[in-house]
Amino acid sequence: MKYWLMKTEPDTFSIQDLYNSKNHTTSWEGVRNYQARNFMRDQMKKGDLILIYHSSCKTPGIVGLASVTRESHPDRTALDPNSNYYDPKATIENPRWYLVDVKWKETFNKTISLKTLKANPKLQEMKLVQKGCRLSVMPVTKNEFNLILEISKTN
DNA sequence: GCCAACGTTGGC
DNA sequence: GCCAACGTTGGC
Repeated sequence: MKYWLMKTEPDTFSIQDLYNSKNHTTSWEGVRNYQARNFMRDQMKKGDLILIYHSSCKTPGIVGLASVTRESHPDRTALDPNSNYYDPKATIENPRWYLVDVKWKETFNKTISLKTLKANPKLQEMKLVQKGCRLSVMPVTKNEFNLILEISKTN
């Protein structure tokens, strides 16, 4: 099993929105970055655990947990001219963009802020805290994942 | 709203 | 294939 972190802007789609989704589940639409897409398309497997991260908001940080419930399939919003995520280069034959389905698992009592993560000596290697990291889907090591779970319980 | 750090595009 | 210009992300 692998561990991941996925970013979302709470103004657009928050962990509460995920909770409110049918079966607490959504297709993770709108990722338009090749590296992030490749993680979803090639590496994310059913049962993998995901840290949900809120970005571009008052307190950026990790807000909860989710899991992969369906592996890679085409992101159909790329085919929809009315969608914000429309990509004229995507076709049914060659969808270009792929996503996974994500199911809510837990919302932490308190956000584990980016500030907290950056201040933790054990998390200095985390991709998330690296300067200039703009990836919206990224792998997390087992150690990092477990440590963050611990922090969430003592928060 | 600013701006650094990327990623992508497209002319050559 | 290079690289300048442009667009986007996301913390602050």
